[in-house]
Amino acid sequence: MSIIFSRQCEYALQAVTYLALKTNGEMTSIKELAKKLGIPYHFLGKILQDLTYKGLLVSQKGPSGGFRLAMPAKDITLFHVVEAIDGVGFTKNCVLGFPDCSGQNPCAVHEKWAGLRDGIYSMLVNKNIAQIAKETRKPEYV
Amino acid sequence: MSIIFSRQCEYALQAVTYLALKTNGEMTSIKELAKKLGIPYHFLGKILQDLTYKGLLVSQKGPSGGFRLAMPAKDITLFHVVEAIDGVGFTKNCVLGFPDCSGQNPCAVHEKWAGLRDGIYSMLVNKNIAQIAKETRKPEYV
DNA sequence: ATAATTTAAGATAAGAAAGTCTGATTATGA
DNA sequence: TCATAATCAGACTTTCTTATCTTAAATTAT
Repeated sequence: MSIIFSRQCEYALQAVTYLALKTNGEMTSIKELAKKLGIPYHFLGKILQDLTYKGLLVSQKGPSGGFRLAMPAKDITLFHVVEAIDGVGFTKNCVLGFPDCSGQNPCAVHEKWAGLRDGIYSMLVNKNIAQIAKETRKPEYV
Repeated sequence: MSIIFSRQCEYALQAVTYLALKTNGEMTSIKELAKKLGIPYHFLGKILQDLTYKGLLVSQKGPSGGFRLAMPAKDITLFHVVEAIDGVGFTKNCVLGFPDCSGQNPCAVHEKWAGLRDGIYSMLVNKNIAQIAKETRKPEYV
């Protein structure tokens, strides 16, 4: 199975997008996120914990606690989230897996892939979560 | 970890490329492939078996047996190999994992990703194994 | 025929990713 | 203060991928 981002990463993107739809400093619980997004509760908890550790979210314990974005949604790009969860390996390795593919010794699609890779990179960097939230508003989210 | 193709798929691409460097109908053993390419012997065996089942390779048992391409290298594209091993899920699913992302209800990068996805697709379709073998000839292969 | 060599096939193990469960910790509000 | 509600933390289970091992089947060459 070919994949681009791990499932954790997809969940993270969905959760961060959901949080961006919440105005002011309102906290959102794992329970609400898990329910509305259809993501396993405890698994999501781990991911949010991770995003908090990485500085993208802020958490608060206790009643009426939960998570919120650590900064304005427009300052968080897709790339920030992907980088936090999956890392940036896709920008480095040969897409065909040839072990000694490099600039000196390029595989047959080296240049072609470099262009596509840069396209993916700029897609991630140039799209912030505020845009994602605005343009991806889904019925269940309201 | 973000990845594009599975390790099996990468191994398959490397093996098929190696086989394309063999002229005429010569058979190549798993042993040689595994050794030259640095791929675990038995694991590679399974993959070659799979590629044979899918019709990309032909196998022969017994002494001086092994595998060879089932057709001219120029008739096998990267896409054929990827399709055989990993399937073509990457052409269908939302790159951000939004469950109900579609043409009617697109996510914020839906169009952007469609372009990049098509770029990856045409990269795979427009590059055949003969080209890969020619342009990716590596020292150890000779 | 027989021994040697090779793929075929299935069981099993090791590792990573995904998902679950339980209890501890922290904060709120009655 | 105290019950409650929430995250935090760790162990555990399950599932998938990767890798290994062993035996069977087929083919070749002697």
